[in-house]
Formats: sequence, structure tokens, C-alpha cells
Amino acid sequence: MDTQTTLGGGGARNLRPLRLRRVVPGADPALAAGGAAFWASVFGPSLASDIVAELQELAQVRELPAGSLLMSSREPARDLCLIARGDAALGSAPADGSFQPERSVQGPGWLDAGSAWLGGMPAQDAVAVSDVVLVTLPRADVQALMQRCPELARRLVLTLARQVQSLTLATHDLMHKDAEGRFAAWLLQRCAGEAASDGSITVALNERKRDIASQLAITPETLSRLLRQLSRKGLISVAGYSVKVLDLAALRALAGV
Amino acid sequence: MDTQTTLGGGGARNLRPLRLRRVVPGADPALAAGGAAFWASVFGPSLASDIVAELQELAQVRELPAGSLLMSSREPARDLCLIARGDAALGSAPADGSFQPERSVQGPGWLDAGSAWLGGMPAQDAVAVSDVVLVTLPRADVQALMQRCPELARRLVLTLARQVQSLTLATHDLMHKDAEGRFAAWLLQRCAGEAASDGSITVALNERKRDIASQLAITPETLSRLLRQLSRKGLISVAGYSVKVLDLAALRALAGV
DNA sequence: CGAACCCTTGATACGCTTCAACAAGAGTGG
DNA sequence: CCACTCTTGTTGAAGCGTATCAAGGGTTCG
Repeated sequence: MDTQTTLGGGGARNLRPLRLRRVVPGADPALAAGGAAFWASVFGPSLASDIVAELQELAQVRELPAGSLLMSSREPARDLCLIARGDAALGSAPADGSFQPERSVQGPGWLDAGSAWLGGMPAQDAVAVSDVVLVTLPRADVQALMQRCPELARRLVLTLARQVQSLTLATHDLMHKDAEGRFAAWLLQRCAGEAASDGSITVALNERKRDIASQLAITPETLSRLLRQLSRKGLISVAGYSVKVLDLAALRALAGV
Repeated sequence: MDTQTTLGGGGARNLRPLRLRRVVPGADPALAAGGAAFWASVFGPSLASDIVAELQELAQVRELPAGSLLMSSREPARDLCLIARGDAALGSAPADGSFQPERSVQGPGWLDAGSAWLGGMPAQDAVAVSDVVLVTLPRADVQALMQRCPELARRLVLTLARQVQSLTLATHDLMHKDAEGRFAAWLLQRCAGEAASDGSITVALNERKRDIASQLAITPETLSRLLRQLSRKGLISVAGYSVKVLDLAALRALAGV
């Protein structure tokens, strides 16, 4: 039917993401774990350097292999959790060993800034998708630091406000968009600022397709059919784990409302 | 088929909620709008009284009729929004005059504590379901107050963290539960702490059924069929706008996972 | 090689929406 | 008071969207 018989075929495609990635590019650990750049990317730029130093003092930095459980909904959250390097997934682990990712986080960024304040269990579990550098800040210490530095409090409020907005948009999508619309919106978000010269944009899928499907609340089968449909309609062109966006406007129309 | 021919029938049921309620019980305005009780219910108890006084100073209190637009996703959010009295609905207003409620808020409580910090448009619209007393706090002033009172900052972080958790649970439900499960969960949440002597619990539906359906992301038709199904199975008993829960355990089983 | 894992494709089943029709109030105005 | 309209909820029939089940091929690893 298509000139391209198999989506998974072709030689020039990028490699498939493994379930557990064992090899990791050896990034500079000093930069990733402890640099001021890291704190700037999670708390925003130009935070007073003495505060950054205190945060660095409080932070517990751990390097963990892919597959590690970073956060469990079965034990109380005492720390604010961040990812300095690597990818992680938030979702639910239904005790039978499987894991349903609901949201993905790429380092450097926040994993969970909220649960620790509530004195109960976090609402989600988290696992490392790649090898990660996990940074944890004890809530009590952060609270004490906030007492002396109102600016830090403001940054934290900002972080939480952003997350509220992001989650609000996510629920809106789940309530009002069908699978095609949600995938279009997901793809557009991955396009942000990566325009090529001819107007086409290529998006590399870093995760397994079944994890993408899981985040979109659809089955892997449906995602596969969706990719086929959209490429048949000429909106995208798929080669393994790389998706080229051909018709940005049409994709936006699908994603809108 | 049933002994009860029509769900809407029967004489002893409670009244139907109107689309725009015009009559409102005349509660004590002093208590609702300005009392320390109000601030305690939104910021938590035992906040320093001088801070409460300053908040009271900053707050702009407005009494608005049912149907009013309280918040628009088309104009930037400069204030933190609270409801002192009455009911409001957050959702999307698709410009054609209709309104799709996604979440309901009952006073006293927060309407939107997050958007104002982001310097953009809020992600949702809000309308008053009943007559409401709307309280707004200019973000800049709250920020200045937080500088002098770290405790206030902590309370705000707590508020936002709670909302993050609530939204996380909502997305989880939308992703993994079917309509029956979501409705069961919704009903159970309304049961909280209202147990009668014989173990049965009666829940009064304050909103239109179509608004409940909208919050559950289902159609009114499906909700109607769902009520019929569950009452046929003996889990609940429906009389107009009052639902009696008969089998709490079975309902929990439906809502679980 | 076989085993494990992933993606794809097809056939089928089910949940929910859509559309249409109807009954019951609630508001309106004679 | 009644007739009329508007809105809400209910019910049934039909159809779409997505899940489920089953089969097959590709790739990686032991």
C-alpha cells in the first residue's frame, strides 16, 4: 500500500530505545549534579549565590541505574525530588512488577516538588528510564531556608504554579480530545523551536512507543495505527523512531479543541 | 421494569438545581467575606492575626450574581482568586456562550492560587454557579507580604501542593478508569463523613446532572444510564436529586484501580 | 540457534457518544 | 387559571472510537 512497507523498517532510522538502557553518555558529573547551572534550571536564573550554596549543602545527590524506583506511593515523601541528569517516568506501579507511565520528566528538572509538603504518600510512583542523577532536598531544611530567603519561596511557588497549569491542561486534553488530537498536541509540544530550514521538523522519539502510548492513555496498537493514519494523510512521515512533521498547520488543527 | 418507573418522578425528592439560581440564602456577609474564619479555611488555622489583617486590607471583595464570569482565559491573571461564599465552576468557555465545567469549587475555598504567578492567561475560565462572594488578592501585594512573612509563603506552597496532588489524581482517574469507575469515585468523595445510623448514606446532588456529567467527562445520557444501572444492581437508590448509597464496599470496588 | 522483547496489522468486541423522541417542571404571559 | 415555551432528564437505536485478542515479523542477546 505505502511505498514504505514497514514503519519499523529502513536502515537510516535512529535506534530503538531499549527497555532498560544500560549505556549512558558520560556527561560531566560536576556540571550535572552540582553546578550552578543545575540550580538555575530548576529554580530559575539569578538566585543569590549563597542560597545556591546552601541548597547544594542540603542536597543529597545519588547516581542510580535505569529501572530504579525513584519514588514510591507506598512510603511517605519527606524530600523534594529533582532529576539532574537522565530521564524518568511518573506513573503508577500496580504491584505486579509492571509500570504504567503517565508523565515523563527529563533532567534537569523537577520530579516532585509538592508531595513532601503534604505529609502523606505521593500520588505517583517514579522510575528511572535511563541512568539518572537523583537530587533530593529534605523538606524541613528547605522550609527553614525559605524562612530566611523569601525569594526561594517565590521560586518554589512559581514551580508549583507551573505544574498546576500543566496538569490542568493535561486533564483538559484528556476530557475533550480524542486520541488523534492528544497525539497531535503531544507531537507539537515536542516540536517546540526545532524548525528546519525547509519548514519541516524532525522529532526523535526517545522513549519506547508503548510508553508514549501510555502517556497519551491509549494502547500501543492505537498509537501504531495513528502514526500510519497521519502519514497516509501526509501530515507526518514516520521512519522508525524519527517522525518528520510535514504539515504543521493541519496538525495544529487536529490538536486544537 | 422497575418498581420506580421514572428516576425524575416521586414527590419526596429534593428540588432541581436551576441553570442560574436567582435566590440565595442570606448568609452572614461579615462572616463569609471578612471573618478570620474565612482566612483560616483557605490558608489554614492559626495564621498570625496581623497577617490576616493585612490580607484583609489587600483583599478586594465583590458580591456577584449567579452566571457571572469570574475568571477568563482570555485576559491575564493578576490576582489570586478565592470564593468566600457560593459555588463556582472551572472549565472552558468555547466562545459560543456555552460552558463546559471541568471542576467545581465550593466556598469558602481557592478558585485559582496559581495562574497569577505565571504572568500569562489562566488555563481555565470560571463562572459563578450560585451567587458568590469573590475575593481577589493582587499577586504583587501577596508577594510583598510573603517577603515579610515566610509563614504565609509556606501556606501558599501547601495550597499549591494540595492542588497538584488533586489534579494528579484526577488525571490518573481519567487515564485508567471507565465512566462507571469515575462516577463511583466521585460519589464516594461526596460521601466523606456523612454516614447515617443504619450505614446508608444519602448524597444530595447540588448541581445539574449534566454538570456532574461534564465534570466526569461523560455525556448526560451516559450518566443517566449509569444511575439506572447502579440502582438496578442495588448499589445505590436514586430519587431525583438525592442518591442513597446502599453498598459502600461494592462502590469502592468499582472505584478502585 | 532460541528466547525475549518490541512493533505492526487484522478481526472482533465493547463502551460511550450521537441523534432523535418524549415526559415533566418551571417560567411567562394571556 | 390555562396555554405555551424553554430547559432538564430519560430512554432507545445506531454508529464511532478505542480496547482486546491473536498472529506475525524484526531485532537483540544469550
